[in-house]
Amino acid sequence: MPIPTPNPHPCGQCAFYSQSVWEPVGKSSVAALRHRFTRTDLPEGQTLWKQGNESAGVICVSRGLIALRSLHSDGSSTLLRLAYPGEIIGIRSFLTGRAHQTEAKALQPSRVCVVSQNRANQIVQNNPGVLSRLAIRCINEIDRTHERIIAAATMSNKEHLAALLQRLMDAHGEKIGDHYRMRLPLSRSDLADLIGVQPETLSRIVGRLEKDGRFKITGRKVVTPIPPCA
Amino acid sequence: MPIPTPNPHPCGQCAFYSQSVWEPVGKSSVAALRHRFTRTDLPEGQTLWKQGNESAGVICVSRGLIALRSLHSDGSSTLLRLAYPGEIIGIRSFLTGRAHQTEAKALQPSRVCVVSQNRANQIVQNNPGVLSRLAIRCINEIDRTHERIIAAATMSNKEHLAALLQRLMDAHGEKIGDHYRMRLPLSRSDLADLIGVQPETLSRIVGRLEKDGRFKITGRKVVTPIPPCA
DNA sequence: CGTCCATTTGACCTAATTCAATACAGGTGG
DNA sequence: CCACCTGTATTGAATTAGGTCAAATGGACG
Repeated sequence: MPIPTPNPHPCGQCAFYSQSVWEPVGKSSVAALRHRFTRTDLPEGQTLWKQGNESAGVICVSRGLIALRSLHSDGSSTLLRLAYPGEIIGIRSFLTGRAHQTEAKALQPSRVCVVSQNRANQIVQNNPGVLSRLAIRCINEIDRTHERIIAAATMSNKEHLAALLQRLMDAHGEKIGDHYRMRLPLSRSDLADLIGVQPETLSRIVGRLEKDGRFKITGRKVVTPIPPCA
Repeated sequence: MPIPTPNPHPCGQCAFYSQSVWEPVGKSSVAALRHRFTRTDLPEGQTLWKQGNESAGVICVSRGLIALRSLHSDGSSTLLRLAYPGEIIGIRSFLTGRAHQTEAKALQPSRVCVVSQNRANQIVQNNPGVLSRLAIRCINEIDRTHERIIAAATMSNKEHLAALLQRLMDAHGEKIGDHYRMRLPLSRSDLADLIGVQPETLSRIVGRLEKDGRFKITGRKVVTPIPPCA
């Protein structure tokens, strides 16, 4: 029988292990990593941190979907990012030591893996490979926001919404016969935020997409009659 | 008389030295840093790199103003960032090894300091402090783009343009008696890009701001009659 | 079967887009 | 120094899209 590894890597069983920011952690630090590595399950709607909170460390989404929102002084808010499994959140506060500039909330039942602030700092200092992966994650976020700015500048809101729904369908949909179906993980206001219009306007754009036969949307049930690249 | 330092830090005389990404480079690597460190002066309008080019290394703006634009397949383009002295550009291509996703062009006579790709990679590997500063620069870019997305969502285009002009005035303006004056470093289309409208619309918004007496704009000459926080 | 909240609809108004025409600024060469 | 030329910027008019506020609908849930 195989001898059990005494200090298995805490991310070893994760589907995203090979891309994990902690993958480069050497044998000598794995024990330290395990020591303050916690998995937490979040019910839908649970807030992971609030705007203004101190960093809890490096947080990796393992399951589900996390929304990152910026709250404004007038009470409104803007959805800035959807974080999917394998992605890191809270990285800005971790690296700068600033308070969180967004709030994080689970849009679906989710699981996150947290490495606490102090411990993560130690490990990053002893494992340069980790920092270099964290930098790549930052660049991914820059890429995402640049794409969003470009999309806002070049696409009509209708195209923009269609593209967004298609992306969501790719991530959350399942094929049923000759069409795709999903439960929308977002409210109408969140959808409106993502394309940069008011909720009422979003409602009308949805109507236009339905009239074109590209999507059928009732409540949170969304159906696309034809596979995208048919 | 003082003994001349044999290997002075190439950024030692720079006004931004203490914040330089190369500041943490230890004595042993300073020689390597000097070896492929070049300063280049760019006339206004000169292109530093084109979209699709390979990374030339880590580039720091020393003087002037660099515009980073994304070119789209339909021939249009979007101004994504203005890079001021002390800022790093081309960091995404450097860290990922990808081709540039933007083009960089000098909007004013400028000077940049370049550390070539291979050399920079070596130095980063031997000086973890450098990577950590590069990561902070990435976070700065994330902050800037987030602010832009939030500004687009929360401000009217008129407020948005007023805020932009004010920022430009802070950076480029000089006080003349009871008003500020600057030569606008951007074309009308670039201004339009930055607030996300068509050039014709920008023209009309400028008209509205002038009617309110907040700015006086003729060609590239801009004047604000009253200091901002009077 | 109500109640409450999210969403949709309607009506009205304001702002932005589009396309075409005109005006202007900055540079060139006589 | 001025007239001209060229690309940039402004203006106009017509159209469309989006914002706003109020009212109605609909769904989820107790």
